[in-house]
Amino acid sequence: MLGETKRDRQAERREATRAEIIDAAWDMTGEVGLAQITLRGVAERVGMRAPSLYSHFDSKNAIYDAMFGQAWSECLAHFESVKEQVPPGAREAVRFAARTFFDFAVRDLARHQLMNLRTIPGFDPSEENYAPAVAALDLVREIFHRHGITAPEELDLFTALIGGLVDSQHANDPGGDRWARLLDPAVDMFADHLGLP
Amino acid sequence: MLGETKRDRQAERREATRAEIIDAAWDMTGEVGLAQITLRGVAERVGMRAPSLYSHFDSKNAIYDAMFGQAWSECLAHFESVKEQVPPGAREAVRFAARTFFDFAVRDLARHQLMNLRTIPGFDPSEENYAPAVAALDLVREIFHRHGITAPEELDLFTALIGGLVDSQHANDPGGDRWARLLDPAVDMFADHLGLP
DNA sequence: GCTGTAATTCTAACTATGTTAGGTGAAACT
DNA sequence: AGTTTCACCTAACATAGTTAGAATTACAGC
Repeated sequence: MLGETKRDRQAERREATRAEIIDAAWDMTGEVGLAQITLRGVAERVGMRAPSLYSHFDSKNAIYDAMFGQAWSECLAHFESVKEQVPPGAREAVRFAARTFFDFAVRDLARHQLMNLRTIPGFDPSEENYAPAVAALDLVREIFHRHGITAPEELDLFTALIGGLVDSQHANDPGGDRWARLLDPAVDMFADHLGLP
Repeated sequence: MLGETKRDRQAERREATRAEIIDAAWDMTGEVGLAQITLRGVAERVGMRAPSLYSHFDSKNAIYDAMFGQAWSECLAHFESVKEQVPPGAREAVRFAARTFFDFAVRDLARHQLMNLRTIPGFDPSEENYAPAVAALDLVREIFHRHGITAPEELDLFTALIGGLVDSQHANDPGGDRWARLLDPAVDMFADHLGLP
């Protein structure tokens, strides 16, 4: 039916506006920081007034939530796309996982300051938007399992280690590589700890 | 002179009020979170009105700054007080440093959410209040030096590792000990990596 | 094509918060 | 005693997120 098509087009436009808002929010985040974005500023960038945003999002935190979900979706997509390239050796596989996550975290999570989200008053990612983050971690878990690393503690240690490097890099040397250069030694340390060949 | 005494007493009262404000801010932080404390709320707790706080602090961020400085001062004081108890062995010394810092970070920094400070718009610790944090790190550096660990990268790796554990613990299992239990294995991994006896 | 309906955007305004301006009263000094 | 200082006050401003309700736009059915 023609009605169906038109309704589809309407939904499409709605989705496009939504994406435009998120893009505007991200642009603004890159310029002034996550906590400093204002609804009026985002709205102006999209070409509307602040209250109109409420036709697309329930609150400012809902925008943060969508940004969070989109970032992790892109991360997951990237992980999926390089899944076949994971090297066969255990040590190399762990190194690959670390590098892939670290690059994403520094490039996207940290640059967009999404890691600061958890400090935003009242922010609590929705189940839906949290899912890709869980799925991405599952991929890492799967790589570990493939090489017989099944203890949850080892994955925890791995995430803490890489997360610590990301965080230090982000907090103490943004734009530099002081901690980025420690990634390979850190992974080797971890691999030695596991006794990986 | 008597005048001196009176002026001293006045300065004392001023200092006491300042401390009272910081205490109130900390109490409030413990209840509602760092970013959610309001000047009116803090003021009410102290028994005054919000604008009166400006007789003691230049801005809200100045209060955060003072909180930051106080927390690190206490940390440094604690470090100094246990300095003599650092075990003689290299591995034990590193373990001791890690445990001391981790406990402080989880108990005070994380509980008071002071690590979130850097996400607060415009927050930039003053030289004066940042000093104890630097001094505390210097103490760790000194311990490392004492055992021949002089490469700055190793200290960076250490701080990233412990910081990652603190952060994971704080973010993913507050109140639990899932990452706290990984502290000893992590330190052993690090010590092995350094080839410590 | 016209009309009713639904959705999107608008203006106006409310509330909360950090902050400033300017006044008041008590304590400190001469 | 008179003056000065200063901690605190009230009133108010600017900027936020958010809500209410009107206006406009896009669509569906006749």
